[in-house]
Amino acid sequence: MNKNAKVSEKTLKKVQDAMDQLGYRPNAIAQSLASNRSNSVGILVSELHGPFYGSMLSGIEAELRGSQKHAIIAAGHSEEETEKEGIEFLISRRCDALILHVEAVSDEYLVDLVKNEVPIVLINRFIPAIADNCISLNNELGGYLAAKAILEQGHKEVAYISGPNWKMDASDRLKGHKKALQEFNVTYNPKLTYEGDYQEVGGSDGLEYLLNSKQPFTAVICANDEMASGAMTFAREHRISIPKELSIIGFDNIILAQYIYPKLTTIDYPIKQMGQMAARWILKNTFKQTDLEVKNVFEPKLITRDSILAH
Amino acid sequence: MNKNAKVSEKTLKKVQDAMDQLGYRPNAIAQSLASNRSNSVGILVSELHGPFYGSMLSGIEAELRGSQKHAIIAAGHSEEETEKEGIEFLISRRCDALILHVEAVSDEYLVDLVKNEVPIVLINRFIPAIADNCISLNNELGGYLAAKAILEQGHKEVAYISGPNWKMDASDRLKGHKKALQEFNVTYNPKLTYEGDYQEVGGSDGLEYLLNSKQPFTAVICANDEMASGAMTFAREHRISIPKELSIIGFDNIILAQYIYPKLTTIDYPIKQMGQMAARWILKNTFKQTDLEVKNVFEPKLITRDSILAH
DNA sequence: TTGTAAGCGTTATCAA
DNA sequence: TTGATAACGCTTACAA
Repeated sequence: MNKNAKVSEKTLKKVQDAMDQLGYRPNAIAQSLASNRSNSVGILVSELHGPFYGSMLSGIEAELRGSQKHAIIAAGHSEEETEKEGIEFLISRRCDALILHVEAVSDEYLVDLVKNEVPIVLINRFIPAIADNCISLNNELGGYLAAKAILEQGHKEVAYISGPNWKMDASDRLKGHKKALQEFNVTYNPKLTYEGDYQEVGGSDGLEYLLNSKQPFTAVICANDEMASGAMTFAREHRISIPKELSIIGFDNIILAQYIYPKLTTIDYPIKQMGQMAARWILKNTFKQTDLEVKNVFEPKLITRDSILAH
Repeated sequence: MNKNAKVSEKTLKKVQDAMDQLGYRPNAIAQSLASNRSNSVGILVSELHGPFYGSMLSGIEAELRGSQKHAIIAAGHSEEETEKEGIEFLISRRCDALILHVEAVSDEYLVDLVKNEVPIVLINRFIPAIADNCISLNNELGGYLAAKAILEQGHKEVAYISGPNWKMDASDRLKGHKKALQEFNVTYNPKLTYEGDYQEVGGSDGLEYLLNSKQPFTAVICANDEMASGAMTFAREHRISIPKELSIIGFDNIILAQYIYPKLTTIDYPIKQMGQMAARWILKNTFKQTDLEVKNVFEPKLITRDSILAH
């Protein structure tokens, strides 16, 4: 039945006929117990809602189901304890492998985890010691591209609304940002930088802070789309016309970016493909589908829309 | 260990000490095989991405995990075949129960399904024959509330952009809409109705169609937020000021509604709570947590923001 | 209150 | 190529 052993055509048919007649359905649980494979992969994300994780789950589920594996989900809410509990929960469920999108847990914890029995893939996080287990975006390049897009339009005074500095992706994006400034001979002005929270409120608070700083600027680069949206709202409420008086660029290219007005120019984060790739990593490494190609780091790219104007 | 049998304190302690010392972890799969319970519930949604399903999953996961059950996910993509396959898949995975958000599959199919072995809850769908298995929103009331909000502001000529007529929720919303018109002595004008697709494009196409119809109107009611957003974009591109020249109201209260400008007045769809309730239904009926209260139909309510003005 | 043993429905091994 | 049988790690019923 499982087409592994060598069976004659005749017996095969006999077996299949019998299956049909009896309405036989293999018991996946008994199979799991006997084979020591649950055929499930556990997925831990920060939040189940939100534009980002949905796309990721979507990519993972499609890839997994194509191979008859199932996805078990859990939320970590960006809190260390909850994330650890979630991981524990999934392991106790006997998942054959885990896909983790965790933020609060430490690098060391993850490095230890990888040494364990169950295979692990990390999404949106790069830890050199376990580089092969990481599927990540080149955030530095993304930060660079965003700044370049602004600088190429002639802006010389550009503000930056960053993500939380402790988050790796936020600091990488800022690093790329600075690199681009240097390349264009624009000196980086710390007074024109605000540390946001990756939420809408960080964007509005950020723009307010920047405006109050009395430093002139003609463009603001936001480390993600939600903050860009917040900044846009704040600008509108204060009668600053975008992009005429102020250019704005975001990061992530979440669906929202096309809905707001003006349509937001941003950096594309191919999260769905990365989810798919994480699933593929597992298919290859855990389920031995050796023919699959796996790519560990993805490149962001510029999506040009309407929120930037030449200066 | 499972604290069901009567065991003396002493033995209990002895057992737990032994567990700690040996680092014993029960094997969930063996438990499942022996007890004929997988402790999993399968969840089928149309799409994993999108603002709607994420909230729903979020509600379900939280409720389930509190009881040590896990959620297995699958996507149905609003296509009959895929939905059926998804259900098959989840059943073959031996889920103890299923939560379904399906659109393409017929009522009869679902009624038959409910007669089967595995317990089923339907979200966002009401089928009288299996009313107890349905967790749904009073869409008619929602349609009524939306229209009422507009009519109370003095609008007499109101256009309507509907969802696909074959979808139950769309026709219910329209029914409520008509009821409100009647109550306010406004005659329903079929020429001011457009059948959209619940997507952004349906909203822009819809507004274009309505404008071309040469029938005057001062407000447009959209059967969901995405279409409202599309209509708003179209209006802006054609220099129609919202809400000054045209009032718009949406439905669903997805996160987007707060992000767009002007902030969208809409009808709240408590999808997260409904997801939670679906999970609770299962906890109660399948896992015998009899103390839980279950509510089958939810009431929508008006969320007032900035897209409506008195006429 | 404690101990014992027969399943649960497969996979995998080995002999025929 | 086929058939028989011992795991897999639990739950549960029953005996002690």
